[in-house]
Amino acid sequence: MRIATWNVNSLKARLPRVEEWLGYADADVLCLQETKLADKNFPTMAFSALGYDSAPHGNNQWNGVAIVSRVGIQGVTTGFGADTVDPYEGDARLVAANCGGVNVISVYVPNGREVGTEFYERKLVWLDLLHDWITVTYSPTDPVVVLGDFNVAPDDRDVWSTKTFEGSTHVTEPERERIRKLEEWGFVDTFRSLYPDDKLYSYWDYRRGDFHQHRGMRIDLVLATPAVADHVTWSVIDRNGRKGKQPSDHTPVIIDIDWP
DNA sequence: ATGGTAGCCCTGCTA
Repeated sequence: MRIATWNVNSLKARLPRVEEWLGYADADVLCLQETKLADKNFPTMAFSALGYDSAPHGNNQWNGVAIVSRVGIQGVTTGFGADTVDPYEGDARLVAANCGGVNVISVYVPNGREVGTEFYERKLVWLDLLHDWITVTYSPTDPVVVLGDFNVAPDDRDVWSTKTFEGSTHVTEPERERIRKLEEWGFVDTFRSLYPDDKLYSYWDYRRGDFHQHRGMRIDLVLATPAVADHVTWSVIDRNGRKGKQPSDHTPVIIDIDWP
């Protein structure tokens, strides 16, 4: 089974690229972030024409997530549930479903803007709530994959220049601590686990020609519990998603699992 | 050089 994640920075603007990508990437499950579409505008028909069922979660022209799957989508849920006060209430940043026996969670973690702002503080709370929601919803022995745009580079290997990002969001210790807490519960960073030394990125700022200068960050993560991670046969960051005309500023991250 | 680009609609704000 092939599972992927891609922050598309507007699915409306990126649909031709996503269709093209599905045509060659052969993904069974694709998690999307920054769809920037209300559910009523989600291109369900375009995906069903390619053989995929859709589970979109979007409120308006901002943020928005989705799962599309050709191995089934069952038990779709959105957000942290009615009993939780989401510090980014009104945004659409989490959708979960069971796809072919794997519990898949597509997340778009808040950016946080600047360290010291309320947006940054709320990002940390959001990450705490993600941890809490996962730990009450699943067991570490379940097959679970939480994947998407985490807006956190887990450690210094994951940024092109530590000096450039010093004091910025995405690299602060409190943010990284939240990722480690997810790993302590049971998640494996599947890409890093396979490639301990690779300085490869999933996001490049549109400005300054950052992509072509290899000035990026690895902030799009595929975290899997051992029930899944132990079956990973291959993982890649597909740089093709960032090449050519009208690319997103993120590129897809993929895992293959040997799955029954 | 505190720059630069892309996408949203609100030609400013968010990333």
